[in-house]
Amino acid sequence: MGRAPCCEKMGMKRGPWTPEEDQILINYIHLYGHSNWRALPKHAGLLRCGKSCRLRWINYLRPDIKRGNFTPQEEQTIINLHEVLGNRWSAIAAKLPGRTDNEIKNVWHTHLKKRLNKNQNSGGDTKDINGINETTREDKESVIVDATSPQQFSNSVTTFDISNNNKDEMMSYEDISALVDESFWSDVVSVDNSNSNEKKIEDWDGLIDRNSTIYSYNNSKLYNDDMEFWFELFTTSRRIEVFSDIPEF
DNA sequence: AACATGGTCAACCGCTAGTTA
DNA sequence: ATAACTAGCGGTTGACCATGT
Repeated sequence: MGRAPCCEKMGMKRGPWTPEEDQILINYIHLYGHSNWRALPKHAGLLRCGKSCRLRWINYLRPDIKRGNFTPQEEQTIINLHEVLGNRWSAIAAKLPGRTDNEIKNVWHTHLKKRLNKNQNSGGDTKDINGINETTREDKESVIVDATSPQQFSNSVTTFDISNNNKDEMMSYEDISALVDESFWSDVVSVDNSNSNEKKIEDWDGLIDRNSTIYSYNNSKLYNDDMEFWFELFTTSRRIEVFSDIPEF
């Protein structure tokens, strides 16, 4: 495998993005999508490397980004998922709609890890970081499930009922991804240069077709990676006891 | 008021995996 | 089969800000 060539340093701007650059990137992606990040800055007229554009879009400009502090539930979800998935931030982020892997990583390193260490040092092994009694794995699991439902993604079937035996009414990992893939962003959004970024982003909420039938479950799909395995486990298992087999890390 | 320290978070770096020719 | 290339991921950095001394 060839080594990916580094971004051309010559003439490439680095550091914080300006509002003007943001607007250019947003407008371009609205119009043309982002099928080729490397070529994007050139076509859009940005003096940034494709990597930088991609990062800026994913971590900051994407319309479904949820700004603001993490809720206690979200924090607990991160902790629970981290216990299972480790430092797989993108996988954890996939379970927290509106949150980015970068953001979750930051929160983990700046808040949660410290709080956990503190709790452990103080012998608080029966409580979670929010001080909520954590008596069973079933309780813990319900927190993971609930965290996918609030705010933007409450518009579909994202409330995962682990007791629900009807897989046709549940979302697969791919289904969730489908909600936020590039075709979604590029297809449904029209450009309006007259408005501020924030306004436009707000307006995008709810554009997902709530009656969409894309949420069908594919029983025959294979487990492509661990993430899907765990997701499968979370969403289909009616027997919470299965988690008792998960080793503590 | 000035400086030191620590926390936060956006952005960058280097790597791997996947895709294409 | 393999080299070239891109996208995406996780680790790390550094600028900025708040707070403490």
